[in-house]
Amino acid sequence: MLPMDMVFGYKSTIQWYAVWNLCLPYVDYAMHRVRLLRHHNITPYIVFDGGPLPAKKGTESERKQRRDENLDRANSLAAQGKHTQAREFYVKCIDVTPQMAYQLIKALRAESVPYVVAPYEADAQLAYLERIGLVDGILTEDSDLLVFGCKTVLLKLDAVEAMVTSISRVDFASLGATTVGGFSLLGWSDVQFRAMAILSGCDYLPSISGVGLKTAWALLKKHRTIENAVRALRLEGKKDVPKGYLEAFRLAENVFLHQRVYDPTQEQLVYLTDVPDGEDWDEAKEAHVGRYIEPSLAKRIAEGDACPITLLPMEDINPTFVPRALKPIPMNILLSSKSDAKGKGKAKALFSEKANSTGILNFFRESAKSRAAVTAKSASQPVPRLGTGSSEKSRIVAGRASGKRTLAEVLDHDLAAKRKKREETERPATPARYTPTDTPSRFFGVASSSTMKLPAGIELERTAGPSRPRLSEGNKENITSIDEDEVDEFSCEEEADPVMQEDGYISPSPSLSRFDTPELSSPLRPGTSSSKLSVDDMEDDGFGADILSSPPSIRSKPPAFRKGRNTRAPTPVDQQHAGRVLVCSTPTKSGKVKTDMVPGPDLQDIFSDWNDVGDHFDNSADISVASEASSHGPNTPEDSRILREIQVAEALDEILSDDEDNSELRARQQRIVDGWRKQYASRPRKFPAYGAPRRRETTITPEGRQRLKNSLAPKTASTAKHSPRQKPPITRTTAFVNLEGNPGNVQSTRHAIRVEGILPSARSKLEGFRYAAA
DNA sequence: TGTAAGACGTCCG
DNA sequence: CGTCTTACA
Repeated sequence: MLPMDMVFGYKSTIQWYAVWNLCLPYVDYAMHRVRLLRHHNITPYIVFDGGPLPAKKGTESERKQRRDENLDRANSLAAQGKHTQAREFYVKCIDVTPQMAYQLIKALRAESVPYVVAPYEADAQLAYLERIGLVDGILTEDSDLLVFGCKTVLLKLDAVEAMVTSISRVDFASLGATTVGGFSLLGWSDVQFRAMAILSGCDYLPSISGVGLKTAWALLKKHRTIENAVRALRLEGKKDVPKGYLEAFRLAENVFLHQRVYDPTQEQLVYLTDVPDGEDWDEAKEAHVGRYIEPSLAKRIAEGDACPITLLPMEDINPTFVPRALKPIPMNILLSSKSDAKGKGKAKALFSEKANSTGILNFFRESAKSRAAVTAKSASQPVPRLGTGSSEKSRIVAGRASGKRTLAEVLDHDLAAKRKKREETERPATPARYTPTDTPSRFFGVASSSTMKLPAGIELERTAGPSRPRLSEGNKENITSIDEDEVDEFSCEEEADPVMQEDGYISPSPSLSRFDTPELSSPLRPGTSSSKLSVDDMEDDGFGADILSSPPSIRSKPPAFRKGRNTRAPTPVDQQHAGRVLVCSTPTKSGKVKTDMVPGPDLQDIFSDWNDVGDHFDNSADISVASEASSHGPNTPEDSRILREIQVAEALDEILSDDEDNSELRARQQRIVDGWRKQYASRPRKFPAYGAPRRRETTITPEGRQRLKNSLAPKTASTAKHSPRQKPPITRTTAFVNLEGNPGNVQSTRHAIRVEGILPSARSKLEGFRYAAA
């Protein structure tokens, strides 16, 4: 159904969610999305943040300080018995460690999901992966990716509204051409674009006071180069340009350009973009882009076997958590009325049995009941939202096996364990002292200790590192996620096997019993099966800095390995129920929705569209402006690097099954959706200032423009019935460049994509997209 | 008009 | 972290 495998880079940002859910559920959370993506034959390529980058030191020490403060406040509040208030500050001081991320890595391995731990920043790593063609695009919540030169960036996969905002450089020109408000990037080189981003403030360089995105944009537009812009600023004298700003700017620029990343094909560190031969390269620059790490260690870091911060062997803080490779059971069961589970393991068998006996559609209802029952025992209210709960009843049940505890208590305990662990492992000679929040993790974008120096090679500045996990505490994570009721209900014989979550949710990544050998697979190693891919293959136009415009020549022919062991073959059930994603209508400027919509390309084609349009948009009337900009634009080297365009934003529409049998469920889901809409989407919708978004109706392939092949695609009965009942797609303005919290002014649109032909239960899967571990 | 700073929500299948 | 609001220049 969806024959092509797509690989999307996915920056793992568990962030607070890991804390919120405590411990291992965050693994399930992430795997949930992974499974969902894979269900749509999109292979997520998870990218983790790695070690600290000196360039971010300012930002990170700031964050660390905030965390310290929050910990202090939390402790003092807790000491006063004000646990509710203390909780809020505990949350703010929690750090996600590489060791926690490693738990997710274990799950990824078990399901053969490609991943890589960036030596330094995931952003740069993602950009590199896309650049060399290991991924086709990037799903992220971060917008810095564009500055790194990513071509296809998907933001805000919003499953609740079933929307996704896509920003790709393919859209730049068309956006610029039509933008009202004078915010056009038409004709901009990526050098300028990057300069604008840095000038307006980024992680590596704070902005000149009083200079935001708009000013930066205006300056760059007028003066073209950063030197000119800064000179003009200084001349004007209204803004205080710090001394040495230009030098600092160059360093920051280097981080975007030449940051060290890991090349999975070469199994070594490389520069995101090669440093030009002529450029003098001193120690300061070297430190800024991240130091070289010898290949064997770099590989171990990339694969999760070594901590990217300490460079020591990765500590498994929870050895009993052993994710098992699963066929996509929950998905399949939910999608079909008969189980497709033919794997091994009791949990699975039980699951299937249950699914068969009570019906798939009842499963969630049953779970919901269980959950309600469990919750009711300890709290008379629904689980409160974190950080806002002030009621004394605002308790979060952490689990029953170890007694119900509040979040604050668990966090407290967790912190204590962390502290203890750190003290254990800290060598007396180590100069730095570590507080519990001093964990210099840069995973998931969390700050690291400012006292840490970046180790060069294997030389370690510090030795704080993994310690032997203590079983009692190591197990806690699992224990807290066990619910005995659920275990009983499902007749799980292995009580220690935490298949069930507290809410009755069956973990997609159930732990194994100790005697069950997990199937562990290595992370993706493309080099072994793909033809040689090296940086040498990439375009070098002498302006290596301009990664934005490197042609997707490699990408258009994805390496063969992607079809291999890293991508599971679609099961019959998958194929039967594979989501058909269709482009829905385009809102007009007046907010009306065309009703004569034609089904657009399915997800696959949209994605391939995104991939290829950059080189073939000349055939598309929609982006003829872009075409012009690119093919007939100025001929200076810089201008030839025009950010050609941004891909038209796409979005998912509601997934509504028309299955007669599911009308009740559908209605229920509709109510849920409406509720969400009311709660989260009630703001007035603004349409993009630059006019009615255009809808791409064609699939553009390397061969050129295609017919609307998907509109002619065979329709299932349910698909055919769909068209009349589409919801108006929601369009809203969306920040595009968002550097350091400055709301971007560039707008993008959201188009609607309908996902048809899958059961409503699958829709809930889609909802997991929103905060995808990206 | 734009920037800076602060509050708030994210998740809850 | 992103978004939104508000105050301030």
